Amino acid sequence: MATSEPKKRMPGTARRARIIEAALDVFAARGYHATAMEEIASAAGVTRSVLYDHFPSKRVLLITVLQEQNAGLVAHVGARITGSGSPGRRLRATLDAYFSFAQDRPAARRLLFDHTDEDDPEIKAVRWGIREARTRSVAVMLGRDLRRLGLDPDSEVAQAVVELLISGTDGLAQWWERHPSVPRDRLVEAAMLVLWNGLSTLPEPEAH
Amino acid sequence: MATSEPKKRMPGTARRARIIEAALDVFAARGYHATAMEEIASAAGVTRSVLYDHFPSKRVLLITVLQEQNAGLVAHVGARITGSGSPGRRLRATLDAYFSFAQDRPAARRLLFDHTDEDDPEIKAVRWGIREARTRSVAVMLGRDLRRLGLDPDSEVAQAVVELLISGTDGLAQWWERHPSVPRDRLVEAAMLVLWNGLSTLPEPEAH
DNA sequence: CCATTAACCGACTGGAGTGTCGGTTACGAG
DNA sequence: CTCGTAACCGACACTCCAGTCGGTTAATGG
Repeated sequence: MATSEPKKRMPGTARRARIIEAALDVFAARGYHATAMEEIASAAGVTRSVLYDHFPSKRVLLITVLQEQNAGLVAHVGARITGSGSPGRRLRATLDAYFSFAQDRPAARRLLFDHTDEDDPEIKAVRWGIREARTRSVAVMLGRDLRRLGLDPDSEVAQAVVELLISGTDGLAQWWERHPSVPRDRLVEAAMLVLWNGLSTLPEPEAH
Repeated sequence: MATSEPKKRMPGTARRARIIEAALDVFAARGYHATAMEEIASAAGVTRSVLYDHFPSKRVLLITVLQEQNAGLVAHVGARITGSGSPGRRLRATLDAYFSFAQDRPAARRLLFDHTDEDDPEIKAVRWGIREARTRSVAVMLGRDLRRLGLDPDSEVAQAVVELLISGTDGLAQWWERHPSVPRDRLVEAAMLVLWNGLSTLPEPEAH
């Protein structure tokens, strides 16, 4: 509201961007079926018909948002990962990057990760592709570590392990939404504690 | 279809049970908003109106199913957990119990863990309560281990760790749905590998 | 065999939401 | 200044679906 609302006409591309941003928020908040085009329209400062001047259908609008936000995630995480460093450091950096994304763009995180209700086959396919790519790239990143555990990074079990990592990390991010006071470092710490060290904390004398 | 379909009248309680089972399947498959009462009705071998003879609304039907299935989960897992045993054994037993539930009642797992699309406040409250209770009971179960890691089981960070555990485990179960050929033992193994030992696999010579 | 109960159904109402279409007007190019 | 493009809107057509109601008939206890 406080941000400039000249209430005037806007060039097509700018309006389109606004619509996408509004759609992101509403879809993330209500889910696909519960979202009415009207809500998106009014959040974008415009009438329903205008949405159809830019996107042919609700479905395509969602898919567009999905792909755009996923690109954003990839860029965000990719930008702050150095390919080098010790395995532990790399994992820590990745976790931090993901939590930082979750912090900056909570709606995008929700839309991309929280399981939603779309039964539409086309949407499902897009979601599946995104998820698949994500799992694959994490598996590549952890290739060395997986091998060290005796797992072929292409094997099914390795894939399962990666899926556990991702789901667990995002579960933590979800929890963070409900407890925003916790600083990011602590989250990273907690995640490393489980994923890197494990719960056993074996026979080690405490490193303190 | 093959199962007895005498097409005749049925005592109320039996019909009610059938409806709940049908509702479970359809809700789990399509999500809340995308589910039409008609689908549930026909899956239960009955007309829409009959649903309203048993439940006052779609919302209440979902809530009933949710609570019933959660009770089932608690019973299932609780039944095969021995309170005693080494911490590692207990964790392994719990994981195995959960995966066994996921195997026996995949629809129930999906309904309880996946969807987030219901905007209805009453449903959200019920879901939240279930989740809360689940987290709490897992935290209690892991109390000793958490303390060993230097975490107060009531602290926020401990809660976060538990949330990571649960989400990760369920993520693995989700993955399993798409790769059903993998035997359950292997899943448990993979989960233990990450959650118990951690990815570092430290300087240990392999314990074999 | 009869009567009462309760399981079952068909049809209707009202509301909500997607996608369409023709018209209106701001705005920038010439 | 004018004129055409493109951003914008209101209204409509159509579909789908939750919830209601009054009637029908199978089952059962007497």
